Amino acid sequence: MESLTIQEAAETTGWSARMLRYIEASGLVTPARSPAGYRLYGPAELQRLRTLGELLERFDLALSDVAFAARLANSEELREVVREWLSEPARKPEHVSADDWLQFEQDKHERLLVAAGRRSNELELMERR
Amino acid sequence: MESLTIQEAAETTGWSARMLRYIEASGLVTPARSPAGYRLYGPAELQRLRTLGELLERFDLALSDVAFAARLANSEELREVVREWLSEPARKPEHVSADDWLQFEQDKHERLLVAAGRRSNELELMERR
DNA sequence: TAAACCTTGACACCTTCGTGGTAAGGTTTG
DNA sequence: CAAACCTTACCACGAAGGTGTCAAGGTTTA
Repeated sequence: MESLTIQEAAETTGWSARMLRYIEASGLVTPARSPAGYRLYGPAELQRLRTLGELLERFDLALSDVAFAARLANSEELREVVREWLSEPARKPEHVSADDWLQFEQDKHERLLVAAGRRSNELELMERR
Repeated sequence: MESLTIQEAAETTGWSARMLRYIEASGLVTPARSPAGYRLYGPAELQRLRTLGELLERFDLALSDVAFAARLANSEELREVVREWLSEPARKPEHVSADDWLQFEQDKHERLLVAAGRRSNELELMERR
């Protein structure tokens, strides 16, 4: 009784077995496997599955949103580039011309993006944990 | 020449005018408006539009991903709940039983979600700055 | 060994995202 | 005033996300 099979997990979490496989494919909840390859859902996975549903409903999120959040959490680089993009264009400092400032902002973005590109193939499917 | 009209902005950023409206509807780049309601793209908006394309391509992101990131950035509450969900189930402390610990974890999640629910209608469309 | 599970893979379907187009009408400008 | 913009509001359509179901085959258990 340490861990549940996929059908049992489906019953106690409210997700369908199909969706449990889909959620796993999305990288959000990855159960252990028995020697024969059967999925084994432990208390931690069951807990995450239950709260996942509430999370999506309360905030009207998609699974892909949470998957993206996981990607953000796992990649300092992605986090940094996105944060950089989101930051409102900094107020133009007084001592530089508008053109220089714009050029600076552009360079800053490009440095980040270029650095990101060099490593982007390493991203791949993130392994949870 | 302080700001560009939508068509001019489209030409210099590579996005179509249609997409500029879509991006605005997504809450990602919101240009100012002329008295008659015409969109006016300034240097800051143009810059964001240009780098947005690179960001999406380099990291294979969707616009909805960035929109979600903006939501995260604007809501301490959402950020906290998602972070909480993503955190691997904390190691069970030695001095409590497994059942108690599980109950604690569950309560913790539910407190956050309930608190979130009470305020979820205020979220609405976020206004960028 | 037969029932009742499990696995992966594929087909099907609906919804949402992303994108273009077009229509009806207001604004700017030569 | 007419050309060339702009606005919002639609219709359309392919791609991707989300979900059910079924098939072919392996595992567990009574």
